[in-house]
Amino acid sequence: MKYNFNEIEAKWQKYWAENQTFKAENKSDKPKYYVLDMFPYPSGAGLHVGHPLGYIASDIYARYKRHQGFNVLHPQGYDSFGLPAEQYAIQTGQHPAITTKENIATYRRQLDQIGFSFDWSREVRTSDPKYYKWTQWIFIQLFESWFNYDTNKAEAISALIKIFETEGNANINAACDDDIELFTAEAWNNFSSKEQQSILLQYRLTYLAETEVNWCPALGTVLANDEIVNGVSERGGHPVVRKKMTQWSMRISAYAERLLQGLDTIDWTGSLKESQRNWIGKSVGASVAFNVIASEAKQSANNENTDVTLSAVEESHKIEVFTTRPDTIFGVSFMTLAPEHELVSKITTPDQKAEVEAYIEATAKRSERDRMADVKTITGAFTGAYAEHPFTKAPIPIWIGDYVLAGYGTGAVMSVPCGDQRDYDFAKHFGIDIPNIFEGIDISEVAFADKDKTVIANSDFINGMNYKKATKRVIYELEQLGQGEGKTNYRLRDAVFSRQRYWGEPFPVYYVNGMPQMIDAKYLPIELPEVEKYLPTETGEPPLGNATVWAWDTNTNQVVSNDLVIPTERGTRDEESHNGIYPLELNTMPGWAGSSQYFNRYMDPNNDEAIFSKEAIDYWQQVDLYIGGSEHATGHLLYSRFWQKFMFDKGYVNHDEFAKKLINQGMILGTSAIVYRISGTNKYVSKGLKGTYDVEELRVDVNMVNASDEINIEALQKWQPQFNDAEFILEEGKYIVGREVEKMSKRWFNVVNPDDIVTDYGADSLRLYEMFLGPLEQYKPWNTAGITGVHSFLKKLWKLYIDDNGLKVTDAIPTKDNLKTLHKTIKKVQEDIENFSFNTSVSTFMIAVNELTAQKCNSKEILEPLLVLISSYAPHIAEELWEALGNEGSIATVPFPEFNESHLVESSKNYPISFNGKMRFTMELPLDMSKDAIEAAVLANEKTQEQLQGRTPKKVIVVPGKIVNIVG
RNA sequence: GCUGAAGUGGUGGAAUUGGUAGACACGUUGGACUUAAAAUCCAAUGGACAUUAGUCCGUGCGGGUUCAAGUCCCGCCUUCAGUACCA
Repeated sequence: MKYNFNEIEAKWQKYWAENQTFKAENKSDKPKYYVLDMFPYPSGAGLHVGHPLGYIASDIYARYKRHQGFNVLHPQGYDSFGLPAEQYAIQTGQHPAITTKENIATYRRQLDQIGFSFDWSREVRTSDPKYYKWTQWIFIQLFESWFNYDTNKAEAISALIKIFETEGNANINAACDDDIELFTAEAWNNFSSKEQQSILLQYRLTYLAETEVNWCPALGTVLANDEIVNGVSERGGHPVVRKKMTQWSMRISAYAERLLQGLDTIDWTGSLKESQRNWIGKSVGASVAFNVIASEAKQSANNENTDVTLSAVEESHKIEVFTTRPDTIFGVSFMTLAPEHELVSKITTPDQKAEVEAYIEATAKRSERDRMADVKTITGAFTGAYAEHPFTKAPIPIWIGDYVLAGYGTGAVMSVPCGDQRDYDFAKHFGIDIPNIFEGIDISEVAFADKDKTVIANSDFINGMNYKKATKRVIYELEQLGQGEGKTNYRLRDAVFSRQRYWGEPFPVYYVNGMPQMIDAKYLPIELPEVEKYLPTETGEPPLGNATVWAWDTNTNQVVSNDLVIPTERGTRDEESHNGIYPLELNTMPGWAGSSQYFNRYMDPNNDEAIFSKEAIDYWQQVDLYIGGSEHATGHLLYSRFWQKFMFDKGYVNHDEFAKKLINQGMILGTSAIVYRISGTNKYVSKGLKGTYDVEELRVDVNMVNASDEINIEALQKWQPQFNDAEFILEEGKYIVGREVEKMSKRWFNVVNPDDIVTDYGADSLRLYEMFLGPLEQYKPWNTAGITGVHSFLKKLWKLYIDDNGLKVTDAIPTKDNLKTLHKTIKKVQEDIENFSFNTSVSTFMIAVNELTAQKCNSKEILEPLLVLISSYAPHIAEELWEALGNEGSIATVPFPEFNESHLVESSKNYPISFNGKMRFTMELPLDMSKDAIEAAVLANEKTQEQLQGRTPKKVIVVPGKIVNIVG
């Protein structure tokens, strides 16, 4: 009987589906284990061989854990809202739901044929109303919450209202908008309902605010910071501009500190934690207020004969800065404001006005991209105004410069040229003073920024102090003056949550008097309305503006036709005028909304009463192992941690981190094939001969190239007509292609489809080969040619059990060698899986099969447990042989074979004998010999004596079981 | 610039954490089987000299520690990834 993988694989995939072999129960006596993959976005192109890499690894681990006796949850689903389906709809008019459904069917077929042990009864789709009902529900929960810095957690908004009613907001330490105004309890109670609502919005964890957003005109939508790469949109590479819009935001900044602290409690990769730390960007320092000197302004004002009241206004100007180096405050010789800073126009003196305005205009013209690309050129302008040093009271010139960013900190810095290179360069360029405040440091060439080596000089009350002491003292003195305080700044911004798109979750929100109202959770889901076109409306509203049935009837609590409410700007109608029917929110939620709690929904995915039951979350707790790509470091993985912490605060989940351990799988790259066309001809020259010609490189389909880089010319001619009448210059009768490793992409013709691999070699070969390619975390090129190695391993494995006469396995008593091979393999494979080095265990299997074949092993006692080891990696062949051995049912639930050390223990070992560290020969010695006895035996040996030539060795080093080194 | 990871045969990659470097696989070469090809099997395969046994050199470069270094320490170089005027 031959190894007919296609037949075997189809048979067992059917068996697993029919018997629900991998269905996980929410109740079990077994310990639980939760293995999660990042669910895919079902794109129209389907899977290529790079996609399943992480899924194969997690599947091996999940299967291993089942063998270990765990109740394993290993679900899969689809992140099925998103832009490509919507753009396809714009182009073709086909509803995104249909596109999505078709794509999911393709994905499912492709996933199924690789033989994953997913529990498909728990599948989720983010675009399914039954699922996004709960995304909407979480949104409502966030709306009804605020963040209390005193308790460091989210609390109910109703509790906040109680505090407002009894004591106002003066004592509240909350995460809220910056420009909040203080009010008393009395004032609160006298506010109108609308005023109250608008104040509460400034505290809510999701809030509506006019914010400056990243607007992408080409995509017609706003983007979050993590969706922009190098100043252009991540998707499509379109330019992005800053624009003010009223948008929903998530107050993730409230959780900045907890998101940072939490990283220490989870077993995620170092680089991933590092990117999150950078993204959160905590910096500790002080905020300092510099008073703008009025006299200068007054003087210039007098010169212009303007009203004297101006001086009073000028006097109140303060420039607030954030610094991480309060200890260098005596080194300040100028201040720099971002050109966009609001004070610029107010403090600029008439003399400087023209210059400053010209500069602002010039910088405004530069795009974000130009500004980033060109950081070397130093530009700026003097405002003519001066600020007063808080301690020395000396006047400090105020400049503007585009090296100061409006979006970070306060958009203004105190410039210390001796301690910061950018300030130094700026000062040098404009001829500003560079006072030295560091003891024994030469600053004639560069600034000195080493905190740890700092000793302060020329600085009044902090002379001689180090960084730490000086910082503390300066902050204290600033506080005494009322001109500053210790402050921690975070780079993390609140996340914009509105998208001007169709294919996303609708908000459960309607508007009364312009104020957002939540729809009661019991009426969820609010389903996405039908629209005729998926583009924004003529008036520039989001696509939902095209919906005719998109108003909320508060009498019947359902979505109704919006005939009565003409959608216009928010807040233009009053309550009475349309009988309780109000406009619904026209934006939809961003892509990350649906993926921020899906891991918890898998625990109880069909629950219509709650996002998940208490029993389910109490049983499954959190994800034990999460495998996915590192590209989600500052997106999905940060937002999910944020929502999880919120869910924890609300008492819905038991852990404030959702995944204990996370592994980033690397990417599988393509190996493109290149042919060389001699310029201006239709002649193609083989790689080895191209040296003498002037050639153009053309990429061709990699699937036509064999393991020796030889292209199949017939296939090439069939592939594209331009090769039909081409001439080929061969070397040794072959056309050899060039190779280039790059991202797998249609445009390079280097995409390899797993369907083809499965047809030609089988799913087990695919699974083994993907693991065999190299360490999981690493980026590595795919080359189909190499798959023959693992494929012939499977054939050898088959032959170990079955030959032309049928089953070879007998009840023969295993030999010592058989047992040694088996137990060595058990040990190694177990270690490998637990260390996630799946690549080396494939080698281990190959060695085991080679050894057992050489030993002519046919003992069931050896070959049966061997199958269990292999079944995590190559489940189909393992099942088939398991059945051939006469077993009933699936191998998936059979216990992992027990390792028995005694089979590995040997009585003697070949010791390497080295002289001065250089190996000379080996010597067989019993393992139970003492160190001294070994030493004596080695010295007495003939060969040793030969090497020593009569000399006495200085030292003999014996490492039991390892080596004997004679030092002489 | 900063942060992180990594440099080992023609290629992908092993190396029990300081103990015989190059496991396993691809590729290449030679051989067996075959009319032939495919498939399969066997042998060789880091380099140089010797082709009988052997010797020397070899893990990016230069030092160091050690009886012993791919592994540890110091100083460089290169590549990849992330991030970037963050005050």
